Amino acid sequence: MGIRADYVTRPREWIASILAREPRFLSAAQIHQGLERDGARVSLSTVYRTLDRLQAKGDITARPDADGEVTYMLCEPTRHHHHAICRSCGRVEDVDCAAMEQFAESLRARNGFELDGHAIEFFGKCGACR
Amino acid sequence: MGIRADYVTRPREWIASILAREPRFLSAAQIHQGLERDGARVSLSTVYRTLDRLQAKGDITARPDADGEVTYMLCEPTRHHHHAICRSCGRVEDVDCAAMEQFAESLRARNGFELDGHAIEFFGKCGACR
DNA sequence: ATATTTGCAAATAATTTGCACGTAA
DNA sequence: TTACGTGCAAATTATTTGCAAATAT
Repeated sequence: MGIRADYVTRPREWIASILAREPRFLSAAQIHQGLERDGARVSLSTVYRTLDRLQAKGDITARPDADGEVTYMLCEPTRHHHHAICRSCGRVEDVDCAAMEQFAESLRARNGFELDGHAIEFFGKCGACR
Repeated sequence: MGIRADYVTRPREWIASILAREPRFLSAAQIHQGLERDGARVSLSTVYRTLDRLQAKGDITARPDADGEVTYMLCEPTRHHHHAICRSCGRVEDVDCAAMEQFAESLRARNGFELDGHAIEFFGKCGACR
């Protein structure tokens, strides 16, 4: 069967607090370094296990960065939205998907975000697979 | 300095021919397996080195898959476009970005591609970094 | 009391590198 | 003939796992 219980432990609280205050995708190693800076001693394995669990619960979003290293961020997948990612600091801002055709406009207006690129992927079934 | 020359070798021809006939993202390991199936004996290191070189030349596009394993596909970054990726076979079809607001419509009409999801990321400078 | 979590050290898996030998130009 | 490429084995890096000790309930 699946998960049976969920104890509240210091490592988990510490990791959650790092994720809560960083609006950007962080690798397991970066989170581990953040913990050390805070004086919170947690093993890297525990960081990985905690991130896996948070992801399984749907509390965080994981995505491999350009080099393939997996990174994590607190992000509700509940409301469908997209991300605006700053090329210099990595800060992630949420963008709702209502007005797709004015995305550049609204991005600048709402978030002061100056757009200089984007990546889009559509998923589904191709003609051959339907 | 950068690259000084570019010899035409059998390993490079074989790897290029696999990429040329597969309209999907393939990992280094998958390309290596494809080579073995063709009876072409090339070391995995050479596969990696060749892919790095092709990427540096801008001939192929690399992207980490969901597990962080890096995958590669022949893809001109010259004309700006996006990708439609089949969830069952992985086939990639190009999608131009003219009519963003009708993407679902046009996708089905043009490519017989039944859309069931997408991922979008915007890049630029956030308010703090400008 | 006991199920769950943790740390540590060892195991994996993907990717990179050093170097002696092979090959294209 | 010489700069460039390749294979192989070893190194590196990210991540996972086994297990005994610690902790939350």
